[in-house]
Amino acid sequence: MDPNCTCEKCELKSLFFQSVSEEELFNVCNNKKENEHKKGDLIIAEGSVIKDFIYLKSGLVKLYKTTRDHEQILKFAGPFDFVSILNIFSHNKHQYSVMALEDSVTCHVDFAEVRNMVLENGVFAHGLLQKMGQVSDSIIQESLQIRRHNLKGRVAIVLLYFANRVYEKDEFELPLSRKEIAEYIGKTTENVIRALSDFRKSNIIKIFGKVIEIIDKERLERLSKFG
Amino acid sequence: MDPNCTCEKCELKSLFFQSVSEEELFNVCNNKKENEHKKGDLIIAEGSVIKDFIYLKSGLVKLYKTTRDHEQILKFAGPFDFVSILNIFSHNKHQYSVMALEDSVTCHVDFAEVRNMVLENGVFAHGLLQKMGQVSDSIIQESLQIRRHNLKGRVAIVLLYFANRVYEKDEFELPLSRKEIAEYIGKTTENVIRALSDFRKSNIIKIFGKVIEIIDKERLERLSKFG
DNA sequence: CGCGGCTTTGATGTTCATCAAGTAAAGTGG
DNA sequence: CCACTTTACTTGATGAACATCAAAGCCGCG
Repeated sequence: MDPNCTCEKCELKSLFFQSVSEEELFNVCNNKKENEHKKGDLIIAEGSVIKDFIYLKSGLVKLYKTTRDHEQILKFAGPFDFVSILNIFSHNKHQYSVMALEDSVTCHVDFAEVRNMVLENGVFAHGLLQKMGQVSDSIIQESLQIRRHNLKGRVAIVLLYFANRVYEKDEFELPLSRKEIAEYIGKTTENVIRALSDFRKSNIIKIFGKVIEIIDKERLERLSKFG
Repeated sequence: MDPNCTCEKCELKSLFFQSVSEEELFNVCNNKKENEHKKGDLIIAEGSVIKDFIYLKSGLVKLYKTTRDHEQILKFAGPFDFVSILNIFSHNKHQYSVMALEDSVTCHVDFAEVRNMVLENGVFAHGLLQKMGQVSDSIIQESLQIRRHNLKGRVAIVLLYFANRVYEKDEFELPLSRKEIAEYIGKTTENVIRALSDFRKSNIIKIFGKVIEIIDKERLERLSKFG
């Protein structure tokens, strides 16, 4: 094993574990590319040709789709997420764009190599099927959840998502603009701001620009369930 | 090959084609079960344990999720659709219910057998990855499309979907109640009815109970794009 | 034949989008 | 580094879209 290869330590390996031989891993490792992206960088452009299997090593990104006049955000993805997994076997072009919300590092493995591994390694293929099911299910379930709620409920869901799932703290800096929250929950920017102001006036949260502090989490959770 | 086995002629075979050996197909064929379902029958209950890989041979079904007070329809599926594919590798329980909207026939293959084929047959696994990507993408894209439109636009999309994609005729019997349309597009039953009445008054469609005749398809298409 | 669910229409109120206008923050070029 | 421009944020006012409530007719089914 090449001592310069860091794939041994990569989280990606957990997906490959028990399935990819040393030889295969070595091959992947020597042909992979790691890219660094600054906050705001476009990582994948919708409509571009799929060449690589792309994995997010660190950071935070948004998956979104651009239509005539505005953008719709599908999902936020963090480490361990296979950003391109949904389309890679069924389309030759990316169906969604991916942009870095925080400085991020992606790992790119040539798609042909991944396909070969699928064809030759059933355990690996099975792992991909599992992962793909998880990703698609999370998008679908979140979308249905959002749809069931009104403005305040939707904003509450977003705040709790970042507090609980991303930062695991009740005070955090929102990696999103108000506009991006709106694009995720399907409401207007103004009304997202109004909901946040409302939460502030009701002493549910404190707002310092992009920094949010959740004061009354119980109430926010009630809103996220019944609002 | 068992002469009683009809799998040779099954559309499922196209997925397996070039990949499943005669022996494997014979095995699948002898262990498969075919079920007939009347319109309105529950085929899969959300939360039930996944035992089979389920394929819709004929008919029409809805995939939906039940929440405290109402249902949300995810997708309508017809022949060639793998109704359980999204969850089968990532969950042990069904995440969505499936109900027959028309008399339908499903084919059930034991999941353990499908998994074995994935593990041992890379081409088969690759085919599943492709299919799964298509299914998840269709749900996501449709959901985003619906979200971009107002009431009338959404109803127009549904009518055109059944006219163009399901029945391939401009006069057809809606397999859905008004309530189900509402559950799919995320509006109330009353407003779905109002949109339909509006289309009728504007001479875009004719309504005979469940039977819809599209008179002015161009206008309906404009609504489905810009409404 | 009567009950319950589906359909339809109308009236009313709520939620939210849009428009407008101003402030704050962040990027840009001299 | 500062003036300048642009983009993000915020609040208010208004109207449109839509949910809710109510009532009545229709249909299928036990």
